Amino acid sequence: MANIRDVAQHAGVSVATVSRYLNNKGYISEEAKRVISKAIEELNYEPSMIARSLSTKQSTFIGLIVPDIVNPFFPELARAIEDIALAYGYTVILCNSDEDLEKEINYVRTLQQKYVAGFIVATSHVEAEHYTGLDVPIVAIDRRIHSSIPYIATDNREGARIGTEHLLQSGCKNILCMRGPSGLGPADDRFAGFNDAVSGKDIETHIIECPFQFEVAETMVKKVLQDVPIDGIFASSDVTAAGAMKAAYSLGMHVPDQLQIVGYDGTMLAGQLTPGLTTVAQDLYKIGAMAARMLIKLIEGHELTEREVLIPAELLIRETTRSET
Amino acid sequence: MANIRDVAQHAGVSVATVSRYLNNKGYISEEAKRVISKAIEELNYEPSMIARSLSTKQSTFIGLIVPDIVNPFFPELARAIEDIALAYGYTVILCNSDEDLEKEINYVRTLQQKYVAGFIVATSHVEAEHYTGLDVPIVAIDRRIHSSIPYIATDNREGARIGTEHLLQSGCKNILCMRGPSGLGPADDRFAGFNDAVSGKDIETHIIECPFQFEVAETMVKKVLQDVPIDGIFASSDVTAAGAMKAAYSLGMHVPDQLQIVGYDGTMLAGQLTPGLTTVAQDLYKIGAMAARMLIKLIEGHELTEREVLIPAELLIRETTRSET
DNA sequence: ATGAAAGCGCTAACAC
DNA sequence: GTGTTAGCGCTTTCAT
Repeated sequence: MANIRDVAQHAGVSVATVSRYLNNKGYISEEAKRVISKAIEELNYEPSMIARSLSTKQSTFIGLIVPDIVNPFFPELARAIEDIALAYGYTVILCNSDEDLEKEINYVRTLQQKYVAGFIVATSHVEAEHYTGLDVPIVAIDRRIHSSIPYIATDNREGARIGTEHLLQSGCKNILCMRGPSGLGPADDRFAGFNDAVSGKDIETHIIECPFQFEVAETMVKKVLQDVPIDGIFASSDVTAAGAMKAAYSLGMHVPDQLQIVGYDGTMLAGQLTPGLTTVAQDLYKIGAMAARMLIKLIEGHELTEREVLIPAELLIRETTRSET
Repeated sequence: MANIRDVAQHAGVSVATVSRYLNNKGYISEEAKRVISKAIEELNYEPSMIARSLSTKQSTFIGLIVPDIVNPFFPELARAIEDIALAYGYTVILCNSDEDLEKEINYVRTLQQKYVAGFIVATSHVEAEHYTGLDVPIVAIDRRIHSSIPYIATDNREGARIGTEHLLQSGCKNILCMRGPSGLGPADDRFAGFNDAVSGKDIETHIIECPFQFEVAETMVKKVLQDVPIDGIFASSDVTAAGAMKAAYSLGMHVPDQLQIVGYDGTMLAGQLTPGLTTVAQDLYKIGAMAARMLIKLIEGHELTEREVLIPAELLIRETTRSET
């Protein structure tokens, strides 16, 4: 493959001129432009990003650290990030941390060696020091890492409030709240939103703490449904809502006639269930896109206008609730 | 950040020795090892992969090109690839092609500039030349690109045959086959498998060609269900099977009592539907892992023992069929 | 067993 | 406006 020197030679100019041409920097005559562009064409020249990176100490790689890309929550985020990155000439490196601190640290180290320009991180370790000390920018999505790190996520508290409110308006009096793991930022926020909605109202509430796993959700809910009269469920995720639906089905409870369910996330799954799951949709794409834009701004040395942004959630009413609007 | 020269100086040796130490190449005294390792420790030195790449013209990046990571089919593949890559010291770059040739070519070019070591490609453009001419290794997954390019996928034909067979054994006599887009390798193979199973048998079959989209599947199936008596559906994907389930539901047809359904893929979705979807599961993780191993072998200059591998599919019997075993 | 030095392909002063 | 040249951090002959 041709290199910059070949191009220079072929065009009868110096490498510096070619470099200027490539980077649109400094003055350069029309004639030179013409002849260089021709040489590039003829030689089928592609500049080496590696060499450029070595020289500039910059790169166009963005490290994306997620717990597990298989979790339906992340692909859309990744997709958005990738789209924006592409538009700005960046390239995204996918890292699955499995919530494992060890792996995460390892990734950060490896990618630093490879000169990543920055990180987008969806994780939540208390060990924030591992990120705060980095010399490349970071932005956190979904979960807050540290006050010094820009953060972008759904307004989970408000989203959960809206979802719960919908259950209330649909006539539920005995509500089961399937809250997510306590200690996990978004899960806590959603639980707070649930409480915002029900507090002071004349309704029975039951709380269970349930990991974001289908089977676990199914068994836990089945048990509750057998023990207590429940006419509405607020699940903290679509996956757990799906588990609840299955539990109801196996108990012969009709959804939404006897039991109404609201999920959270707005993943594809929600729309593909039967009946269609009413859910509080996060604008995952927007979160990802914003995170990518923020990171790129940071990478390119700009200031951020806001270091913390909350994207509103949107209630998607489908068939697991009886909207009485 | 310290560089190799700092380490050399600190250790009182030359950079060449440090380099040898780093790469376990050439002779190096125990004493030197000791002193270098100490210096590395103290300086918190991390070798620059960029510089190394520039020098060796090799890299540890693997480009993964998929149509859309949001399609539930791909995350698991990506996950497996990433796991293996990590184990071998490689790093994966995520690229969404949207089946868009333009974008794909663009990616390949960009990544070449960045010195990717190889590509794993899940796509199917007839324009195979864009790949055959590359100077880095490639392996194709899911869809065949060109006879010269190693290929790894599920044995779709046999998988579809098994799935259809299950419908037959479960007593279906009027089967609807929702085949995928014709011309698409895996879709064609699955259709062939369906035919393998039904040909010569005394049953009615109806064929529709249906893209891998939920809504489209739902409407198409609904129409068919209203027009013709159907007691079994073989869908070419879980997503379309989910659409079929919804269609049945809206028509008040009970699954599996009046209508049995078999999906294909074995994605999470299948297990999270109610009732649980019987499906022909692809071992996506295995495909991804194998692809990654093959690519790395190729990158590292080894020969491949087989250039084409078909992974068997496995029937996952759940609740949308009445197994009469 | 180790060191000196010439690249790898590009950028960025600095000089002309 | 353009060219010269010294790096960027590492690998790798070739001496010693």
